[in-house]
Amino acid sequence: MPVADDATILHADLDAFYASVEQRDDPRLRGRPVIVGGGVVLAASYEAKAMGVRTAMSGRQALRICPHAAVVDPRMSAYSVASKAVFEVFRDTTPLVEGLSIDEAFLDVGGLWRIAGTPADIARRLRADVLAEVGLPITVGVARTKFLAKVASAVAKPDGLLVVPPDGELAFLHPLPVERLWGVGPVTAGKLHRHGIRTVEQVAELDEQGLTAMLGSASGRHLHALAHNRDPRPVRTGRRRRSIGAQRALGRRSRSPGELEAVVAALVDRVARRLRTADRVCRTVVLRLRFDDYTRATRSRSLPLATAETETILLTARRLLGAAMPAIGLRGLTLVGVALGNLTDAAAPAQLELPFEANPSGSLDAALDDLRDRFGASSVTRATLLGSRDRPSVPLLPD
DNA sequence: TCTGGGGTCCTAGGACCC
DNA sequence: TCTGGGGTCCTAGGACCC
Repeated sequence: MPVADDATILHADLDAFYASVEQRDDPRLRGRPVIVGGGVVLAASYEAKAMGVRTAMSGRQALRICPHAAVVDPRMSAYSVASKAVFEVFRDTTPLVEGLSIDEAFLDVGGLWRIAGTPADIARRLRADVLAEVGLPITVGVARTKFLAKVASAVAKPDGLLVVPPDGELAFLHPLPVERLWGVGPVTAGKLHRHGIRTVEQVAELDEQGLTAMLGSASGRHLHALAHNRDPRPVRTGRRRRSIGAQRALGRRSRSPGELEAVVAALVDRVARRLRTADRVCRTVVLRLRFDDYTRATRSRSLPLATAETETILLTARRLLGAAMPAIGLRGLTLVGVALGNLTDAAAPAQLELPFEANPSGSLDAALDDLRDRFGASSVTRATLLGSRDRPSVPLLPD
């Protein structure tokens, strides 16, 4: 019988995703180093990675160390189609799927033991199904927690499967370098290194106060928990996107205000379309800027009412750009972006009736918060606890 | 390693309200 | 009139992830 401490979380991660799709669709690319993207490397096949090519490396640099690589333009729509097909295989395996990005997801297979075999069996079959149905290699890590499953898949790459048994977790975790911890990037790793800390085991030897003093409250607590193998986060289905954005690199050439406005207008058009396609509205418009010294700045404005209209968003973005022009000044602008935040569903119903179990622990407020999250706080103008034959209705929001 | 395009979450100060 | 504690929202920046 599966019990709560079984290793039942899968982290499934497609290998060199964009490059693998290109190799799948063009047999001439198979077995060869492949680089997707020209200016910078968006993805590299394992043959290219073996030569030292890395994601986000400049194209020129990549070709210098790997001169025989095939360079192909990205085909985003092909990757999107492939991703959807893979996620269908995921959902055929279990309904408990939490997508992390276009090419990776967590799957909770607890409870499938009777009908589908052990988690290791399920993982093996998942890999075979993805290869057979979509034609792509995928690596799966299996463990008791999300964090360990993700580390396991990273260790098992490429085209691998690794199960971390519950009684072997610390033996697996402690020797790893701190960079393997989720949330440790160059800055945090640098801080830890300056204190002589290089392995997860060394992090685990620190108390939480020491760690939070070093890294800040949230980061310190997070790392303390991970190093002690505490990760209670469940696999969550149905997570919604919280922002939508688009950006454009401008190169080194300086641009006139008119050119800048045209770029912003094109970006707004793109994000507003995506917003409407997703049936959502935004309340915050963010203008992102990057300068030639790679410093960044953002300017944002929150609107009184949520919208998906290109006109309204464009007007706001233009004002932000105008207000930012003095700050931009003589510094070369190398990137401009527009992001829409505070997203909510566009189709807020005029009236919504929810089943509700009344209890004294404040869950009325929780129900209201849930409504505000779904439709936006300003959309929830009236709430009533409906009565029954022997209990009157009670208005919850005055006015 | 000189840099794309898409995201998430956290921090911190100030305004404002009770 | 001064002072306190607690909360939310907005804005800007920063670290991190794929």
